[in-house]
Amino acid sequence: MALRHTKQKEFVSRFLEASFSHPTAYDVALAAKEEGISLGITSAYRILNSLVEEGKAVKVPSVDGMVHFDFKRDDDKSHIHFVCQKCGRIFDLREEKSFASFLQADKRFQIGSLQDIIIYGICEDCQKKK
Amino acid sequence: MALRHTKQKEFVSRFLEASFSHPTAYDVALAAKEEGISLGITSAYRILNSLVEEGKAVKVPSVDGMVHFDFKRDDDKSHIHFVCQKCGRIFDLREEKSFASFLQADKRFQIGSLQDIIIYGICEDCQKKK
DNA sequence: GTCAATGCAAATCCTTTGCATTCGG
DNA sequence: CCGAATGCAAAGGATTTGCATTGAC
Repeated sequence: MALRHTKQKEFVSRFLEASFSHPTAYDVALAAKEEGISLGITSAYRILNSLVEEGKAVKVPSVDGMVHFDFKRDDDKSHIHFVCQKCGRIFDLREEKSFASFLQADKRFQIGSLQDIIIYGICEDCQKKK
Repeated sequence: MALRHTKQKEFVSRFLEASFSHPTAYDVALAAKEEGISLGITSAYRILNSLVEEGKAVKVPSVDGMVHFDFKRDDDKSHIHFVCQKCGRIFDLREEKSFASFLQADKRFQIGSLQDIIIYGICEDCQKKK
């Protein structure tokens, strides 16, 4: 019952690690096809969800009604997510120490990484549009 | 085109303000029926969404695939949300000053209240279950 | 050859929309 | 009355499941 290595799994891991745009399952499936790799939406979801279960990626539920995925990075490359409630874009906030100290203080709530902190608000561009 | 005052709107506002359990639209509709007030799921969504647009409530997208709602409270009663990635329960973190200072520091990202900060992790109970 | 992985179609679930009915002002 | 609000049924859209086929080992 050994896990099998497939083109699809390999592509999804590689693509997510190289991506900083928080893709959805559809984004990943589309990117695969553009690279000539067959990848159905079903398999995209299955592979992405298994990466989350393995702790290699995090889910970012957005106001657009879709779950976006983000590769989990080393502490020094980790970041807080900011989701704009108007345009739905997701920004990375490379963050100060105030959060880190909070994370370690409260043992009741186990937080994997800064990337599991999501702030919903209005981004700079959408503030201007008013 | 005056807005009309209805039993349904009145119930939803009152229920959400009194509730600290972050109900979904289904929870609200069910609670209405238990109190003998007719409230379809469609209207529950419509009323809750209008409360969000009016700035009286916030949406909390959860890992359970549903949007939960929370009444927006005064600053001194505001709080950060913690969503358990295993059981899906939502906890209120009544929070230190470290976050508040961060909120005011960065003008690029406009955050309505502490309640728009959502942290995803594993809650105490689920840590024990392992 | 085995059996895990894939991917299509269908199912499921949350949320929104269309539209006829109800009811507040 | 008027038209906004409700709520049913249906549509829409994201995600999952069933199952026959494919392909890794």
